[in-house]
Amino acid sequence: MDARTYHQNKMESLQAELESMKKENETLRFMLQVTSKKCKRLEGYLKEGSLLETNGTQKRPRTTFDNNKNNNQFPVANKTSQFFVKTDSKDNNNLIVKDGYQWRKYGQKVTKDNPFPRAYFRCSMAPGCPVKKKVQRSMEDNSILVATYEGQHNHDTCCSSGQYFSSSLDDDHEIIAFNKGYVANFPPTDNHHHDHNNQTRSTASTTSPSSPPPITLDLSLSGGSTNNYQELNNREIEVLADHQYSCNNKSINLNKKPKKELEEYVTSLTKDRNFTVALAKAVARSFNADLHHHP
DNA sequence: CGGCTTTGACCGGCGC
DNA sequence: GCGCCGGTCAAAGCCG
Repeated sequence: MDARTYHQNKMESLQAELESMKKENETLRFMLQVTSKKCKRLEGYLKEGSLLETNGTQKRPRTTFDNNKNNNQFPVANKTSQFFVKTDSKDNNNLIVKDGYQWRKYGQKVTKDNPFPRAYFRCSMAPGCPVKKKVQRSMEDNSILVATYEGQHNHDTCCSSGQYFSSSLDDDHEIIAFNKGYVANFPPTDNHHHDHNNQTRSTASTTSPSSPPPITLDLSLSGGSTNNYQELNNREIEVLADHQYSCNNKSINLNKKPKKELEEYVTSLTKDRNFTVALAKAVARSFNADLHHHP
């Protein structure tokens, strides 16, 4: 094989790789769009909740722990955040969640619907801090601690609890999900397959000491070229994001599917944690291979 | 000795 | 009104 053929082949393979990466980039960009849309919607719900609370005419909304009869309502106007923390601890009485704050335990109770005791904590980092925390082991999987935070800290910390979680958890603790501003189903049976949970898991896992270094992807909108996802209006994105599409039809031919089906397929892919993990690995491999070939 | 945990008692909301 | 239940209080004990 002469040098010219070799270089031509190499260029073709690189072009193919570039095309593949462009596609991956578009998929990731779409995921980002869907995520930010959901985030805005949640912020809207939170603002509504704040207005309701300041009116003073409403009763305090019941939380997940208040009564499970309400737990299918979404969203509920309160300032609760719920974290599901995986712990390897064998000690079922250990209800300590290391989240970077200092907590003072003021009570423990065994509740009706869960044989594991629930511990009540108050933030002791600043005097008069109104934040409370409840920690209880999940009934379905007792290796999971469910931590519910109520209120907002009245003192400065380096970051919000969710972010702090991701940077301060030790090897025994790993966030597998978190819900902010609304009441989620409890206990979570395999909740980490849901998209918003995946976001948190990935956040936590990228900062884990044992995980590979974070991959930086160019998610900026590429000028000039249009794509199907950019043409979607917000409502379409919402509909797509909310649509529970089966993840089992991954072998369809993308080129022959109508646009709508293609969009639904992409949405289903973006909801699939296995897909996103595999995608991230593939991108990382591409970068590594590229670096290896072109040091 | 101060700060924290433990734990039984108490309180208030809710349903019947 | 009564009982149930979740949330909180507070005294006692523990620990560094």
